[in-house]
Parts: sequence; C-alpha cells; structure tokens
Amino acid sequence: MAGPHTARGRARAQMLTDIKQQALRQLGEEGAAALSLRAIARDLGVVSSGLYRYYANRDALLTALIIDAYDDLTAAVDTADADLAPSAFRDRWIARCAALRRWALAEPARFQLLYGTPVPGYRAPEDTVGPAVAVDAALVRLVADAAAAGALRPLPAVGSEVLEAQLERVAVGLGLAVPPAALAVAVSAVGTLVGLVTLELGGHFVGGFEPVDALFAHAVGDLADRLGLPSGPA
Amino acid sequence: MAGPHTARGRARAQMLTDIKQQALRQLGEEGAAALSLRAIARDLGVVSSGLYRYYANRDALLTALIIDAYDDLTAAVDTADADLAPSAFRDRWIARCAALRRWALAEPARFQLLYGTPVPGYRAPEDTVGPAVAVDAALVRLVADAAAAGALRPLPAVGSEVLEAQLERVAVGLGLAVPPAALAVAVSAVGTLVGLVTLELGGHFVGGFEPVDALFAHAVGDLADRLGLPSGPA
DNA sequence: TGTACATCAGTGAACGCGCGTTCACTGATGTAC
DNA sequence: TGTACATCAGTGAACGCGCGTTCACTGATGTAC
Repeated sequence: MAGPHTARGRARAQMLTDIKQQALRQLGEEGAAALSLRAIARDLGVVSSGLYRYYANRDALLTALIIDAYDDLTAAVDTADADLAPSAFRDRWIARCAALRRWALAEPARFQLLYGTPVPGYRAPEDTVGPAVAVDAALVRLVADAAAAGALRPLPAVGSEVLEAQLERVAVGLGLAVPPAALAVAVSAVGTLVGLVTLELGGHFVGGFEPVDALFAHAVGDLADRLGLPSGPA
Repeated sequence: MAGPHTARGRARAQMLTDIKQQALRQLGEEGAAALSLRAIARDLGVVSSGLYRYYANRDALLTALIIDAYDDLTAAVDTADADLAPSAFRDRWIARCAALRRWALAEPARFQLLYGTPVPGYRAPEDTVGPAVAVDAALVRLVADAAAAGALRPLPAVGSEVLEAQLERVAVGLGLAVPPAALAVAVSAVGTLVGLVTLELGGHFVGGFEPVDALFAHAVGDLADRLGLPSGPA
C-alpha cells in the first residue's frame, strides 16, 4: 500500500472518489439496478478492467456508495438544527425531519439506494448496518435529549411486553436513554418519514398534494405533538 | 379479435395469464428490474418473439403487472374487515392496516413494484393512476364511514390554507366525505404503513424489532387513537 | 546521488453470457358463402 | 356440409447492443541499499 503522501497515493485517493462520483451520476440517471462498471470506466476514459484495482467488484462499489449515502444522510439530519437553541426541541425535531426529506428530494437515487427496492443480486454486508442505524439514531437522539431535559410528555405504556422488551433492547443498542413509549413513537416516525418521502418520490401524490410541503409539515408537527415536544424557550 | 368462445380465444386468455404468472415468479426471484421477456418465454417453452403477440413490449407487461398488483392489494384491504361489525370502526381500521402489511409480506416483489424504486427506463402510464388511488381510497373510505356515523373524534383544524385546499380537492377526487383534518391523518397513515413495511422488507428492523408485529400493531393503534376511532358496539 | 528491484496503475483482448425487438415464414384455427 | 379465404399463434434467424470478470502485459512510480 502506497501511503497518502506519494504521488501514487494521492492519485489513488482521487480515482476512488472519481469512480464513486461517476457512479452517483449514473445512479441519478438510471437507478441503482443499472449501475455498470463498464459505463463508469467509459465516462472516466479508462478501460473497464482497470476499475478492479480500486473495487473488488460491482458489489463492493455498491457497498461503498450505500455507506457514503447513509453517512451523508446522517450528517444532514444531525446538523439540521445546529442554529437552533438546544432546548427548542420541537423546532429541532421539525428541522431534523425536514432535513431528511430535503436530502431525499435532492438525492432521490441515493435515497432509493438506501430505502428502495433491494438491488437484484446484491446482498448488503454487515458493514452497512452501523451507518444505517446512525440515521435512526440521529432522530432518536433528539428525543433522548428531550427526555433527559424532562421535556417529553409522559406517554401511556406501550401495552405489549414483547414490544417493551424490543424497545429496551434497541435503546441500549443505540446507546440512548429513551422511555420505551417515546421510542416507539420515534421509530414509527421514521417509518412515516420514509413512507411519505417514498410516496412523494414515487409520484403517488401527483395531482393531489403536490407540493407536498404542507402535508409533510403537518405530519411532522403531528408527530411532535404525540411526543409532546415543547417549542422551547420562546 | 377472436371472441372468448373460440378455442383460440380461450387459449389466448390462458396464455395472457400464463405470461403474467411466469413474470410474477421471476419478479419474486430477481426483482422487477431483472424482469426479462426472454426468460419468461424460456420458462413457458415458447420462443421469445412469440410474446409480442400478447404484449406490445416489456413496458406493457410491466404495466399489466402493476395494475394487477394494485387491484389485488386493494381487494385485500377492502375485504379484510368483512367479518367485523360495520360499526366496529377501530377493529376494522386495524384489520385493514394489517391486511396491507400481510399482503406486502406475502408478495414483497409486487409491493416493491408499486412502492419501491421506480423501474429504470419505465414510465408508468396514466392507466395505473386509478388502481393506485384505489388503495388509498380503501383506507380512507373507512374513515369516511366513521365520519358519517359520527364516530370520529373532532380534530383541530390543519392550520394551513394550502393543505386545507389540497385535502378538500383530494376528498372530492376520492368521492368520499371526510373532514380535512381526518383525511390528513389518514393520508399520513398511508405513509406510515408504506414506510414501516418498506423498512421491514428492507431488513432495517433486523436485530431490533423482528418480529415487527408488535411495533406495527402499536403504530396502527396509535393512528386509530389519533383518528379517535371507537372500538364499536362491544 | 545513483542504481536495482518491487510495486502497482492501466491496457487490450478475450470468455461467456444476457437482453429487447423485428421480420419473413408455416401451419393451424376460424369465418363466410 | 364443404370449400376458399382470412386471421393469427408461434417459429427461427438475425440485428445490435450491453454486461462483469479474468488474464498476461507494459510502463511508470516508489523503495532500499
């Protein structure tokens, strides 16, 4: 392995990102299933077999793209409320949810890569689990913060021992202290966000709710209500 | 056109469904993007060019599969509460939501065909809009029935003129009388259902909430609470 | 500083495969008199 | 009921295209003495 301080090392790093960048361009135009190493090589002015110096095969490239996408989405969600007062939990929730949608609309193909139909013949390796969970964690963390600040409305128990146990296990897995009932709302909130964005990207709202902004904002506000998030210090 | 009472007519009808059936088998094994006319022909013991007597091209077959899938899903949802008392709105809601999930888990590829990543290069024609809307209508209709029976909790106004106008337009489009605020909840409920099922099919709950039954039931119950649906005559 | 060797990026040809769609055709089924 | 013609299902060959991956190779970049 050449270090990053040799010309080779720098060229290699550049090429790795060039490949991903071209892959993303293709992804945006044709969808993940049509992602082709030969087309990427063509666009880069390189012979297709040359790519195997950088990625072991097509699946390895897909995995890299998936991990990058999770990381980007997590970062988008996590930084969305940077300008808001830490105690403005409701506004922060809204900002984070909106960031998820904004990212998805800006990068539909990458969103579909994460939450759409599994790519035929591709099986996501373990490495993608951590980055995938980080997205959920970015939303749940806010709820945990609100809980720590005593800013969550007390919710009725979930009323299912199985679910209660699962929720506790997941909270531990995330390393976050969230009351089970609140976590249940947060997780199904992730479902709502993913579902609404999926429907929007799939054109299911065309002719009805387009633009979807108002519907999405209402749904997000509703979720905040269920969590009992207060607007903050005003 | 040979009528349906000639040997040719019957053979033709049979072949049309045989093709779809083989297509569904392939869909289940490889995903929609990999659907191939040649493979279907091979499975049917027919030469690939022969299929063009039945479907103008690959897209036409995809369209037929999509419409069938919407129709099946709608039927599954619509008949899910047939055994329940008409006034047991809450139980009926739960039954209908559960039917959607059950159908999706039984037919994951067909669900993804409807709500997953758009098939590359395929543009859904207008004919699919009606069947797509029918699924939503199957869920909203129950809410409309509850509203007509005075069984919906009065909800606060949605607080957005844009959204209010959209909701009214959609209600008219569906031909259903639903208070705007309740329709907003119902539509975002569709988002929640699609999102949770999408996450489940994508393996996002593995190691956390599997089996997802309890989480799903809780989310559906929560939605019923927001609509204020009563359990019925007890 | 200069030379000998090792590393590795990128080439070009090849393997073996798959696809959608068109076209002229043969032979069986259906229709009209 | 029997014959002449029209319809149409299915054939087989072909067009033109794309793909992932392997392999032996050349030539430039890097390393160790």
